[in-house]
Amino acid sequence: MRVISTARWNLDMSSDERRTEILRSLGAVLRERHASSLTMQDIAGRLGMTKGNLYHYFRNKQEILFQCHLKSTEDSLRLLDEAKKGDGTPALRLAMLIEALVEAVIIDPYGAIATTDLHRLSTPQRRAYIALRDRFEQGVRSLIQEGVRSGQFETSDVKLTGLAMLGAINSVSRWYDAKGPRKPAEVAAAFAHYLVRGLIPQTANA
Amino acid sequence: MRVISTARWNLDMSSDERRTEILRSLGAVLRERHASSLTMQDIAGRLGMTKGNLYHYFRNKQEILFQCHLKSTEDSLRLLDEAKKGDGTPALRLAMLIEALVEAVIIDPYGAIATTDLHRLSTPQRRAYIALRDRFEQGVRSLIQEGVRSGQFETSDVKLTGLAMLGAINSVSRWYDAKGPRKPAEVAAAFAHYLVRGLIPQTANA
DNA sequence: TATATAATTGAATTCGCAGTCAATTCGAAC
DNA sequence: GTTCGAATTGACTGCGAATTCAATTATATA
Repeated sequence: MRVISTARWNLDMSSDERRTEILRSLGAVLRERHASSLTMQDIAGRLGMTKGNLYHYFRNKQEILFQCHLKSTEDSLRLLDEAKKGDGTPALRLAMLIEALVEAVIIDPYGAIATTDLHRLSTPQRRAYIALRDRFEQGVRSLIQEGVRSGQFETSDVKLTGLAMLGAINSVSRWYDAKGPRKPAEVAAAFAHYLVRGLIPQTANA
Repeated sequence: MRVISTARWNLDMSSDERRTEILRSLGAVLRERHASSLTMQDIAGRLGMTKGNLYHYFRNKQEILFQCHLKSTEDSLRLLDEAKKGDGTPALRLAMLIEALVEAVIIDPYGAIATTDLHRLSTPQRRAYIALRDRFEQGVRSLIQEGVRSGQFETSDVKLTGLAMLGAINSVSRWYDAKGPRKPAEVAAAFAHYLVRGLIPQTANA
């Protein structure tokens, strides 16, 4: 019972690389089905393998989702790190981070699962994920804080501003359509511009 | 088999009012479980009734979700209407709209279901919902556009800016915790301030 | 080529949840 | 208090999807 698939199963891969491949493929599936309707069959079918074989690589579905949460957050942390270490004003570095995050959400939307489906994780898994996610969110805030200290940014509440920013970024996965007219970079640039500008103090105007 | 519940089943209600009550209760359930794991049992339990009884009020789960989509979008359209008819600058009216939307998301989070679970609707239902939602999103854009025309706002892309704004607003339902320190109005004000400011042209700065 | 280990399959099993339904209770009108 | 329709129950059915597993095939190594 081989499902029609866009199979592409590189044979020169270690077991670990295959695990990663499986996780990445979730993104592709998520572009079509919604996170909540993701089945093991979907995942397997997309990779040209059978359902049962997935259990050779992961204990169960929960484990797949958990790894997915971890990996996408690690990706985000990596981008955050670059933004922190980079040079340029906080505004420039924040803009770069937002662009990178938006592009990641579009190109590798497997992280989109993280915005839902938290309840499917076990308590320890959830804790582990939340710890990592908090580190990321704290990092974003500290980047904003940096701009506030330098006087380039102004905000009534760093935490809420950060949440608004990340909420906007993650929402892209819900409507972005690769067949639509907009290039990922376009979206990323527009978002970065708008979301950073919200932090810049007004010199004139009402 | 009566589930432990925070039941509160007002007896002086018409059948129609009960239907509405059921829909509203979804919001409460959604604060705990995530949309994708919403079961009929959850909904019934929360209201202190049994699963079977829900089918006295709605044909099936799909119908419940659909009505929920409609209702929350109609709520949003009502708020939009007020903002459009109100007086004051576009910035003021947009800020008021954002505040109202954020408070609605917090107090009545049953609309949160609309951000996921679109795939569960039938095609006609989905079409009907999307038409309504588009009307809402168009309205938000036209409010932004108004500010652009009057020179108070500036943005590279009205549509993308609107999407970012709404993405941020809807995301509140994913983290807001009534037991946390922040009052709904506080969150609403901070979001409105940040999200409107992103539209105001810079007179100085980099 | 022989052997061991990893990868893969497909059929069988289990499980949770949507939806059904016949039976019961409730409440209003007379 | 009798009657009737609406409201409610809880046990039951069916299905789709997760998970298991014994059997098979591929891959590497000696």
